[in-house]
Amino acid sequence: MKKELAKTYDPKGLEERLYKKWLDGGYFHAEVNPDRKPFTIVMPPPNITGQLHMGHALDNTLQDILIRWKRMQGYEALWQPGTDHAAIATEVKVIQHLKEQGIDKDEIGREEFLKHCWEWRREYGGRIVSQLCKLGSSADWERERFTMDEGCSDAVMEVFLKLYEKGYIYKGSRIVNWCPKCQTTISDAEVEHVDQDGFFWHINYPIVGEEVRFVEIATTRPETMLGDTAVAVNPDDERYKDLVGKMLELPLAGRTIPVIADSYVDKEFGTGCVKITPAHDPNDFEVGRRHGLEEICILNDDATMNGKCGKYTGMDRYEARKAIVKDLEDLGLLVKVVPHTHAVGTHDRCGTTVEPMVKPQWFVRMDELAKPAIQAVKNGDLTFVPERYTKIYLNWLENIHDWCISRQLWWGHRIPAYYCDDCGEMVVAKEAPAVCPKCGRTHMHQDPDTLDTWFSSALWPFSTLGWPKKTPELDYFYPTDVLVTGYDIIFFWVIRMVFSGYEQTGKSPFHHVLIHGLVRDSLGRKMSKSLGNGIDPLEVIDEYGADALRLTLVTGNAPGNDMRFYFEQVEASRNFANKIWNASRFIMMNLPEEDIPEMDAKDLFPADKWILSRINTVTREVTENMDRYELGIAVQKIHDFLWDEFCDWYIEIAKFRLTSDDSVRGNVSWKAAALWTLKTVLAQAMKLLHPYMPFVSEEIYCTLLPGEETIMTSDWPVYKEEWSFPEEERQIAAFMELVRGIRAIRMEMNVPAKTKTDLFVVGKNLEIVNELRSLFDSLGDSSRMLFAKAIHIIGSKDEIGDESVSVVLSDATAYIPLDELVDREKEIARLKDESAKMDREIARSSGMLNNPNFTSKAPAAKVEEERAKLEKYRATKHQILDQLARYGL
RNA sequence: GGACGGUUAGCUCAAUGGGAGAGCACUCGCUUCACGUGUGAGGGGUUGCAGGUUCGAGCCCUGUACCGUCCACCA
Repeated sequence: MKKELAKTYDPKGLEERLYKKWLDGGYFHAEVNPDRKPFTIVMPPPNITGQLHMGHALDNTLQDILIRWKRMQGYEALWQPGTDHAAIATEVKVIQHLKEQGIDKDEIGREEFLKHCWEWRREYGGRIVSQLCKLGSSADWERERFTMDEGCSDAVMEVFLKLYEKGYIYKGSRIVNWCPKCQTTISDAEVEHVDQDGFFWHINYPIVGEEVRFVEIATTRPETMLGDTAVAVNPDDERYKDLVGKMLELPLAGRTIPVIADSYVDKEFGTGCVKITPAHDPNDFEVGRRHGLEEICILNDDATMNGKCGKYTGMDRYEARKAIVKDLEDLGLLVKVVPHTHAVGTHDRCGTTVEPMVKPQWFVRMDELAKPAIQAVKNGDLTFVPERYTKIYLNWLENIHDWCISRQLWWGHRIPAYYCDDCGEMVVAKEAPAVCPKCGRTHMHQDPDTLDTWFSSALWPFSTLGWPKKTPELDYFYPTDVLVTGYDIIFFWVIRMVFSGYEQTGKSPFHHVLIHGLVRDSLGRKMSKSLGNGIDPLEVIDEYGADALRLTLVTGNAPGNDMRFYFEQVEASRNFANKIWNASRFIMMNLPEEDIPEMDAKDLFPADKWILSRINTVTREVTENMDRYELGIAVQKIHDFLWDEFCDWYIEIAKFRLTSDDSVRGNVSWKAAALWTLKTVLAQAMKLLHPYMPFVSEEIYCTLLPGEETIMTSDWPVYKEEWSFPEEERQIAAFMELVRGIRAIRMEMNVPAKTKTDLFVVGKNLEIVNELRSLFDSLGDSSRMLFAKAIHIIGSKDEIGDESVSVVLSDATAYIPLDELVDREKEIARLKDESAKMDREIARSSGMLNNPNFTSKAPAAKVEEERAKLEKYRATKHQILDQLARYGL
């Protein structure tokens, strides 16, 4: 039974209905299936605090395109979804939430707080998932996971214990990045260096036992001097050689500190003397450890000065800075203050200036783990698209520091370390030990810290598939194929997944990493909450449809590049959906109730063969582009084919036959051939379009082919040799050239559309005349497109009156009697213009061909091509002159 | 201080070394029976600058300017 599309394209109702149909049909679900090859993508798990933003929309659109495409290609395509507990992000949100109800985190305690977190997750954790559905994401929701569900938590424990036993995880007092606002450590990846205007304070430290000599140091952080335990100079610095080993008076602190020599000091920078504060500067920390210096912590966790700071105790670090500078000035020890811009580490979440502190924390030793991850890209097991991101990946890995994984948060995976209250013994184990293995007493308590949220995400590609259990899924779907993510989280996530994958499974967790850029606003600014320039994808979907949004996000941008978001672009995308909607509706209106018989391509008429040949080529090219992840180029080709070739030309040409009486050539019906071609090409084009615009393509496809359940499981088209018709492509190209030529002339002459003329087409020779006659014959009544009263295909221009307008084609010239077109002078001017243009072309072309270097060195085909062009120019020129002669010129 | 990306039409961006393109915007037409969310015809560019390689350069090489991004322990 023939079906019809709704009169108007309404994405809203359509998309909701189709998504439900897909879910009900179970098309998103993948199973272990030995008969097919697997194709796997793990979805970067969005935070449970998340609201869908343009970054998610882009990221998930790209993944959905790939997964839908591979599914159609016959792979068992698994898109593994899930959400991330997002330790700090969620904890902050829940604290805020509780605060609004007058509840304080610390008052209710850990257990109670975690209950609220889980409650919060139940309440809001699914929100982003439902938003991803609106986008059309065909993820296997039956397999949805959560980083803190039982399986993922088991994986975390397993990895922690394994790495601990191997000595790769250790607890130690090291310098860490401390966020005084969030009250937790953060990893290097979470520190953002921001240039800030500050000062260089030059301070004199008196030398013990010398009245007049000082050591002048320069610092950007004078308040940390209370924690100084040395001053360092470069061992090769002649200026200070005699100072090494001397003691200095540390002003305001009432202590003395030594001068030491360390090559870390740059002779050229500042004064060449550096105050060393091991407890509050990463470099100083290293220097301090090398020289066995004391680490004096002078700050509380909230960045106020602690009890070791005398009169400054209790002051905020910046308050103390002012006070100390003032006091130094009063003592006459402040030499000068020089403005200085420097990069300050800030917490990427809250923007607070990070305080380096020495704290006992848990770390992952990176040196050994990094090795296979580095090797992976060097031997090609792992590739980045675009390739340039390999360098960024490598650069980070080659300079990696140990990863601080403990966080002073409650929401997350708690570190499985237990301490004996009585003897201090530490036990790392899956379960809490009942008794202390050392002293035998029973007062054990668990480490209060939790793990960095990225510790669990690092395991995502295999933990979601069942690891550490040996599941059939893990065996079949792992390693995954492509990871799609933004360049901004290569450090946080991609790297950690890779080294974790190698360490735990011996394999790279994925073969390719497809990197995309940021979606910016129309002014090129990052979308951000504070700027208020964010565009809500859901609102865009609501107004224009998910298909339009998706098309917008992949059109016209290359992998890895940022893009700007324009509503004009969304509108254009929506218009495209509307265009194909109406074209399809037109085709379906013309289809008969009964089925059209299958046809053999070789029995078709030239125009049919042409469009078949074109979609055949487009199919091949699109597939090649997609193989190279050039999704923007691929969709551009589909778009152009559908709009410019199929709608603007083929449908228009096919109309000649649809609207006239049927006729049979050989054993093929005119109309049936057109209808079969329309239907076949449209169906195939919808398949190509489906990964990009799943909803509209599904609706059209299933309406066009009422027997088909869904386009989702249809076969991805492949190139067919028997659909290649170069000869017909050439013929239709000539026809199009003729139509365009006539339109242009009529426009130039201001001929009203109503005015029809005679049209004479003169072939160069008999063979061409016959070919043209047969072509025009096969097209049906093409006079409408040519604005013709009658079309005469003839062998000689003698039959035409002298005064006429011509359109010159490769093998023929078309003439329109001038008297029907009004303006003689205008036509002469036009011919002269054309003639001059030909002269230029002939000069250019013959210039090239007269260059012996060109003819001898350029490829033969190129030279031949140029010769053919020149020949055509000359013929055209000749005909123009001929025409001018008819006007007596 | 390193590394990377960009510089092409008014705007946003494309273009395996072989006559510079698209979308939007602009100009001038069209109530053509699928679509005005449409359709036809146009205008508009010394491809940042300077060299080089090549028969031939937007594309390759060198240098340079500007914009942007990432990394980095010059206190």
